[in-house]
Formats: sequence, structure tokens, C-alpha cells
Amino acid sequence: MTEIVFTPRELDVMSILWRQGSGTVAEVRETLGEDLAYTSVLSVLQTLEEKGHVRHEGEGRAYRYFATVEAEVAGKSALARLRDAVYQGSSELLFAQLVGDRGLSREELERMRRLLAERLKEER
Amino acid sequence: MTEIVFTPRELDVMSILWRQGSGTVAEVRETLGEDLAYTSVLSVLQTLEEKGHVRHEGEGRAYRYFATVEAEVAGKSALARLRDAVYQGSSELLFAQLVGDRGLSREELERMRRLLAERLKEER
DNA sequence: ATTTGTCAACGGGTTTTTCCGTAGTTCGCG
DNA sequence: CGCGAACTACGGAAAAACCCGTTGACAAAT
Repeated sequence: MTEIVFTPRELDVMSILWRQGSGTVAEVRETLGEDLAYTSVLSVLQTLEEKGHVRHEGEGRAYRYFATVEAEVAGKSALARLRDAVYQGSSELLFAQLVGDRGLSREELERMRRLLAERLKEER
Repeated sequence: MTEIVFTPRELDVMSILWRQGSGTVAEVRETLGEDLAYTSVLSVLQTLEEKGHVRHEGEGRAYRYFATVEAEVAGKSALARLRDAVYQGSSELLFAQLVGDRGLSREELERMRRLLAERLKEER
């Protein structure tokens, strides 16, 4: 169980890299809603790089940043933490919360059911 | 959407209050694995109280602390954040991750299916 | 060639988090 | 009464998070 922890601001930035695949400082800054100074965004990326969650390649005279941690891996870690801390270790409770959400479309629910069915089938 | 954010240490403490229903400083400190000084735990509880996530009642000469935020509410907030940041807003992706976890028993999976079925039924 | 714009590095200020020691209170007990 | 045990309040040190200005490098435009 690899511990991956992001501060709120770091998560904002990682989120963009995951979504867009990569990003220069300017791109990240653009995508980020709030208008932070250019150097503020750069700082976050630099500390993320120090922590090994991000790497960069040169592109022209700018840097292009890439996540070195897969979203799924980070998500798994965060979900486990959430499960343990707020749902008392129960995936089921977490699941119930997820499913209880009004605002899920019938289609989404159907697809979830299908996924679950698949998963149950291969459980042998 | 009510924003609820806990620092890592705060989450540790909230987790205990949710699990045990309530706790004195000594109890929380006891339950917490790592051995922090008594006053360290007290400090966390005091800042949580400042932030309004916790309240206390006197019990003898000690204080008994209670969460003022339901675990489900905090969980919902955290899940939404997770969904948006790492699963690109898709509950389905999050769900897939959850279900994909080896280490879920057949029984758990069955109960999840039942829950989902219930939910689908009332979707009319 | 000078100016203008874009970029990373660096340093620093402010706030938050984390952790604890000390002081003061209260209570029970010898 | 006096003492020790359990407790909170308070202050603060150290580190992390957060945000930005300035500087210097480089290149494209004028």
C-alpha cells in the first residue's frame, strides 16, 4: 500500500495533468480557474517534482510536465484512506454512499450494474 | 456543495470520533496508533473545534469531544472531490476502481449488487 | 541593436500544520 | 492541609504549504 498524499493545491495541479495528459506551466495556469501568478503555479510543479510525482521535458524554452503517478494509483490510495477513515474500513458503506447519490443517471447506474455483474462472474 | 477539508492529522482524529461516537483527549490519544504527546492531540481537537467540526461537553474535569459533522457528509464531500480531481468527474470510473479491487469478498460484492438493484428499482 | 515577451530559478513573506513544554486548575487522598 | 494525578489553556518552535516579486536568460520582433 503505497501512501500518496497531495495537498489541496497539488491535487488541483495533478488533476489537470491527468486530464490533459501533460502541461506547461502556462497551460496549467490557464486551466486552473483561479488566477494565480505564473510563479505560484511553477512553485507547485517544482515541489511536486521534488516529491517525485511529476517530471518534465524541455519543449522549446519551456518545460512540459508529466505526472509520474497514474491517476488510478493515486485514486486507489485516496479511496483506501477514505474507506478506512470515514467508512470504518467498509467498501460497502462507501459504495452505498456513492450509489445513494441523486444525480446519477439511469444509464450510469445501468453501466455500474453491468460492471458489477462482470466482476461477479469472474469471481470464481 | 459544502466544502469540508481536513488535514491528514485532523482526519485521523475525526476518524476516531466517528468510529467511537465520541472521545476524550486521552481516549483519542490512546486509539491513535502513533504516540503523540497528550497536548498534541488536545491541540488538534482545539483547532477542529475552532473550525466548527467538533464540539465538547464537560465530563468530570475532562472534556468529551463529539464530531459536529456527520461522517457521511464529510465522505460525500471527499468523494466528490476525488471524483472530480482524479476520475475526471466520472462516478462510473470511480466505481470501476472500487469494484476492481481484489480483496473484496463475494459476499460484499453480492450485497453491493443488491444495493444497486434497490437503487435502480426506485429510479423511475 | 534595442526592445519586448516568455521562461525558469531563486528567495522570501505569510499562514497553516504539527508537535510539544510549561503553567495553572481541580480533585481525590493520605 | 499538602501532594500527586489528570486535565486544559497558552505560547511557541519547526516545518510545510502557499503565494508572489525579482532576476537573469533567451529569442523573436521592431
